[in-house]
Amino acid sequence: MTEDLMTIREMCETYDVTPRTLRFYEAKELLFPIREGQKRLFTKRDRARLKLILRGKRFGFSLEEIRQLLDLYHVGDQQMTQMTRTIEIARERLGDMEARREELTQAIDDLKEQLRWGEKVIASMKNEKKAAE
Amino acid sequence: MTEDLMTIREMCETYDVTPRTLRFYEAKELLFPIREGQKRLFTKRDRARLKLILRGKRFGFSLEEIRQLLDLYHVGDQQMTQMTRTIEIARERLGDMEARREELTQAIDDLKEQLRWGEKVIASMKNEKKAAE
DNA sequence: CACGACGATGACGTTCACGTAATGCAAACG
DNA sequence: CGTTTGCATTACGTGAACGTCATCGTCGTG
Repeated sequence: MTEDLMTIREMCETYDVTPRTLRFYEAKELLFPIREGQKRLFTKRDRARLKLILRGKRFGFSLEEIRQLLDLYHVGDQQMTQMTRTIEIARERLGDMEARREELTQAIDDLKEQLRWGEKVIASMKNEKKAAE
Repeated sequence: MTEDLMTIREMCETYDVTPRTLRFYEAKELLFPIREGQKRLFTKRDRARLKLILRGKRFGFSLEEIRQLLDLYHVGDQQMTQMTRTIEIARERLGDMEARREELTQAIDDLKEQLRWGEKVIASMKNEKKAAE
């Protein structure tokens, strides 16, 4: 079962990444698996972080940017000395992401329009063909 | 004025990129500036494409993926031999992008919730301080 | 006409995000 | 008990996306 701890292999199969990737993320301080002897054991927290990492990557964030975002998501783990500052940063990020979504919506609408145009062309091609018969 | 043709320098200032980048995009067949002697002159079409390139990059698309998307946006420039196939690809892309937006919306909501939690903590900290006075 | 600004063309360098051996240890298995 | 299996570390390699440097051609201007 998932006793809250997963080996590197289990992680790889679950999230479709290579061992190299997980070790690399640890080296970059994005993940913090515990050690049983030499072996890495990944916790629930590591899995949550990995999901966010993979999501971040799909939106073109660099690993360094993702690391900073992860810190925002896990402030609860630490003292909240600079909580206020953290919240400021989070607000900025939120603004960025909402702007991004706007842009994405625009791109989607553009592509949709392009598609409609393309379908119109196809339709007219069919008509021509029919007329030629 | 903008006589529909811009030099490499004007392009750089307008879109905040380096000459190297524009030449690189040309080498990768993302842009097709015309030549006056040796010098490149960028057309309206190049500018439209560049905008899409920069937008694509902000969403983590590779230049190769962007090149394929650009072809979708500019099918009109060419013969439409494989128009039907092109439309299929466009539909897939559209699906991807809509899924992406869904995911982004989820990420935004997560961050918002995190923010509300943070603000609550801040508030309770203020209360504690007041109670201690 | 010398000269500096602008642009072109190589060619090599760099950063990021891993891939890919080569080698070693340690538990598990036949 | 030897061997396979799983994971570890170390180190060098790689593709993408440019940066940087050297060198060269060509205008326009004082």
